[in-house]
Amino acid sequence: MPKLEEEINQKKFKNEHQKLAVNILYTHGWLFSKYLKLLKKHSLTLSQYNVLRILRGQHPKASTISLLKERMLDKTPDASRLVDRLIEKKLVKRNTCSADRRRVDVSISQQGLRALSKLDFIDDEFKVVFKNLKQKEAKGINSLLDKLRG
Amino acid sequence: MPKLEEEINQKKFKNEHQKLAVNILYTHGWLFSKYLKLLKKHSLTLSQYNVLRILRGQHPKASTISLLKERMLDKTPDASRLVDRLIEKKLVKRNTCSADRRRVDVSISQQGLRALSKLDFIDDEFKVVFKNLKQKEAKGINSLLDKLRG
DNA sequence: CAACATTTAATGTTATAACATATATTGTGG
DNA sequence: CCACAATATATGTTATAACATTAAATGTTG
Repeated sequence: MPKLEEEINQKKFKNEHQKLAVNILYTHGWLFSKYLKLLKKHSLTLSQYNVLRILRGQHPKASTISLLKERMLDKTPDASRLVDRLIEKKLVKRNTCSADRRRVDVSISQQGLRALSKLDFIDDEFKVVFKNLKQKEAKGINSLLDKLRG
Repeated sequence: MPKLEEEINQKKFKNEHQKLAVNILYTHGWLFSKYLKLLKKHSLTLSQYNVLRILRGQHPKASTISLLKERMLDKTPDASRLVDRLIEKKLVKRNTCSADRRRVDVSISQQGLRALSKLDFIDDEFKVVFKNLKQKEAKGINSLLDKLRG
C-alpha cells in the first residue's frame, strides 16, 4: 500500500489529484508540528516567526501591515494583533507612517534580531528533517508545487 | 525569479530544502483557503469535514476518539470537542463502548452521510484547482511527499 | 487481588484564528 | 472642493487550537 494511504489508513483515492490535496494537508500537519516543537521553547508561534523573518528581510526598512499580510505564509487576516503581540514581547517596533497616516510602519527591533539569530539553527534542523530527499528531489517538489499554484 | 520567491518576495533561499519547508507551508495556506471557501457555505471547518470523511470511511463501523486523532490530517489534540460540535449539528452519534468503557464509539449519522454527499463535489472541484498539473506530475509530487516523510 | 502504571477521553484555560464591522485617512469624479 | 469611494488598519465577537491537567477504566505485577 502506498505510504499516505497507510498512514491515514484510507483504502484508495479517486485519483492522484485528490490524493495530492490530502497529501499536502497531511504533510503540512507533519511539518507544522516539527516547527511548533522547535519554536515552543522560545514562545513563538509559526506565524510570529514568519513575520519576524519577513521583517528581518526588510530590515532596516520598515514594512506595513498590508505588506505582512501579503507575504505571510498562512495569510491570516489578523496581522494587526499578531504585531501587537510581537510588540508586547519587544521584538518589533511600530510607528505611524508620516507620509500616509493610515499606514503603520513595522520594523524588527534589535532584540528581535537577536531572538531570530538564536533561531537560525532551525534552517539546519530541516536539513535533518528532510534527509530522505536529495537536493534534486527537493528541487523537483519545489518546481511542481510552484507549477501547481499556477 | 522562481515562482515562490516572487510570491513571497524573498530574495533567495539558502538551499532547496529550506525552500521546500516554506513552499509546503505556503502551498498549504493556498489550498486551505480554497477548502475554507468551499466549506463555509455548509458551516464546516476543514477538520470537521475530514473527521466526517474518516467516519464515513469506517461506516457502518464506529470509530474511537483515538482513531480519529491518529488519522486526522492536522492531528489536533482536541478531537473530543470537535466531535461534540459535530454531535450538536447532529452529524455524528456517540456511544460509550460496552467492551471498554473508557472508549467512546463515534459514528456518522444518516444526516451526516447526507451532508457529506452534498460535499462530494469538492473532490471534482480540486481537479479544477489542480488543473496545472498532469496526472503524472501529481503522482510525482505524491511519491516525493511520501518519501519526504520517510 | 491490591497498588500502581497505563490508556482513553474529557475538561479548564489561554491564545489565536476567522469573520464581520468600524474608524481613520486618502484618492477621485463631478 | 465636496461627496463618496477606496484603502489601511483596528476592534468586537465567536469558534477553535494548543497546552496542561483531571478523571475514569483497564492492565499489570508482585
